[in-house]
Amino acid sequence: MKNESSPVRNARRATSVDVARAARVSQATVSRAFNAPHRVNADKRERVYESASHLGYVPNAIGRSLSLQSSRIIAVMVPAASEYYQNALSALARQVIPQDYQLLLFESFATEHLEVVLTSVLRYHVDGVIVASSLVPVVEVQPLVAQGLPVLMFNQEVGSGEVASVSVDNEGGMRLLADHLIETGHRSVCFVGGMRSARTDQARYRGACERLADAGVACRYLLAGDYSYKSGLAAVEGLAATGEWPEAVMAAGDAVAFGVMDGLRERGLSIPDDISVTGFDGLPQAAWDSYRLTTIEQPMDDLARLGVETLVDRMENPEPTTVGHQRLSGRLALRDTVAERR
Amino acid sequence: MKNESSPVRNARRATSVDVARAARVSQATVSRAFNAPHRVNADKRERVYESASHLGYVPNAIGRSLSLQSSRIIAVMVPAASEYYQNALSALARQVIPQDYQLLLFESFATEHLEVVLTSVLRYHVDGVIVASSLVPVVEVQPLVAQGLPVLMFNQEVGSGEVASVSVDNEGGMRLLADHLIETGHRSVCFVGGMRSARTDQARYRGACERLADAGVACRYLLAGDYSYKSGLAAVEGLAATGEWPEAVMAAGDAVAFGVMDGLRERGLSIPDDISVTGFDGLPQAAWDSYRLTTIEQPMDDLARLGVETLVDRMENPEPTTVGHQRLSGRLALRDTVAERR
DNA sequence: ACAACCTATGAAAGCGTATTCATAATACGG
DNA sequence: CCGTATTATGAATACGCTTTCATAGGTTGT
Repeated sequence: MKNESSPVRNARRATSVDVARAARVSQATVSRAFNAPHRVNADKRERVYESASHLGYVPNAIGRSLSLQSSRIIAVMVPAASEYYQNALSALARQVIPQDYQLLLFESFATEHLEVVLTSVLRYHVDGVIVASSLVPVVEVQPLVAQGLPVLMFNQEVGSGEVASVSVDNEGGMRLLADHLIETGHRSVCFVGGMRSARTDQARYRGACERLADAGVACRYLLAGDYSYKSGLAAVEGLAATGEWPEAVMAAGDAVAFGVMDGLRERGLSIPDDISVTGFDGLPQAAWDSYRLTTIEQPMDDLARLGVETLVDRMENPEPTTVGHQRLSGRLALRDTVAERR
Repeated sequence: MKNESSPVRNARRATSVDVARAARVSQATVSRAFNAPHRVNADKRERVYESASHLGYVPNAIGRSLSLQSSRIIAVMVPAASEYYQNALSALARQVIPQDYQLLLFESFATEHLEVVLTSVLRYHVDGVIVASSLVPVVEVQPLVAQGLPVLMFNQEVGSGEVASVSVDNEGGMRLLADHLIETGHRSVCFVGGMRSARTDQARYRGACERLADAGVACRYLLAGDYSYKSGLAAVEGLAATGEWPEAVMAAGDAVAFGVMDGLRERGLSIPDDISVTGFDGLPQAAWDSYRLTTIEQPMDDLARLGVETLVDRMENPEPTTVGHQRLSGRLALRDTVAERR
């Protein structure tokens, strides 16, 4: 019983023509047997299936793509190293399965190579493209749009137009956090941003400032440099250099917040007793007991689902239904890094 | 100046035939101009390039694949949620670029669907497959091997045969950690495993046991359930239930170790003063100040490079040079979670 | 000056599939 | 029982590309 139904080893992969010959039907019938079974007689259909499984035949998606002028592949451009985007990628991958598409991966880590990457995307004749990054400006992807490729910007707002986009409500989320800090009586805040060029950064800062200003709470801006733990850690230096600690630090992202927390603790400060800290994103680690970070949780699965659905809609319909940017609210996760100041 | 070199919008993508017509040469010459420039006269070549860029022509990889019988695509199967495999995926993606291959993503999160996933892989006629998982047994990928597809198991040892594999030296790494615990005078250890079915788990436990037994150190085995933070946290319950704490906990993976650390701290125990903890993998968080975990760092980039090179070698050469399993040593990262017991 | 060789190029075939078009066979209505 | 509508099927074609094969033109050697 050790002999599985394994077909001849190393032989050329079986094609529909091989199956046709074995089943004594035409190649067209084989194709129909797989794509429109009801359009072929039961007996022949069975013969086809039998020959197919005997030969280990699996339809060739490449031939299919060429013929159909559609590859059922979606290109996804993500920065390599970011925790957030790794999670996003996972979520996207899961959402794409039920729609019967596959993801072709492109690293967009170096913006300098972007041109090369875009050409590569074009080469593979994907049906659509997901750009998961808040650093790639929308004009950069014009070459794709110009070729009639549906594009989705994930985690970046686009001011309408031909490019679809989904993101969490950055401004609104930050407002929630700011309100919380105000309610708990904080009188001075430092916002630690990631990168100035990131669109999300601007929106988050805006959201924070707006509410804090209304409440008459001082809000400084400190640039960490990027969205990493390391930057957060280093930002504490900058914070210390100013001579006086704020009552709360609002980090532009969870990873930065973790760094800030560890940096503050290293200097003997207690969180939240001495300083409150908030994050943004809702990374898994935010729920870990060492941090228990109060933050905004991005509805990653919903974002991914909405994004994929929007993109697929644009791919399959000449006149897509959804337009403009789609924004989902984040959830305020109240944990243990914000104290009452009375 | 707002008019970029954008070709006609929404029109059918230009093909080599279009370029040929525009440049007044044959389609074959266009193909040669791109793939073997020296085989076509300078003047015509220039004409081709000019027409191509004017029409926004990018060679169609699908047509190319069909003709060449090679897609220059590598399928990679990864479990969605694991931090470790997300990092592995990043590393693989980076290593694949210089070889001019692309990664097609397949989620192997549910082993039940494996059959479906494999068929899907087969369908796309990829040139090779990377299975990044220690849970997928090698016999499961036989269908791929049977079709003559080069397969690489990433992070799993395969007992030679047609399937290539690379992994860190699990047993050796764990021996390093065990030796370190012995040298620092620990007299009782509890190994917290992830999943019994994971091949890596067995090797790691073996490595630990072996050395500890030689040194006469007691070593218990406790099963966490999987390789997550949550499992580590929960494992502390099991640990507590036994009535007495071991002097050291060796976790089968960093994520588990983080959970264990947080669980122990929650019970008022101090690390490493009361209990030492070790991990395995070298996740980024292991270097974070809240953990500073003594662990084995997997040489992720080297593993990815070696893996990709091995796979590419098998894809491009009928008689591949490398055989059997390839094992790389991990680096012992000594941090602050192991104390001297004197 | 002529044979022997290169080089550049185009025509055509082939890669695996889906689909149109034509045809044969069957069912149906009166 | 005949004409029409319907269904099942195969032959042929298109998808975009690479590559072989044939050929025309040019170069070299004697």
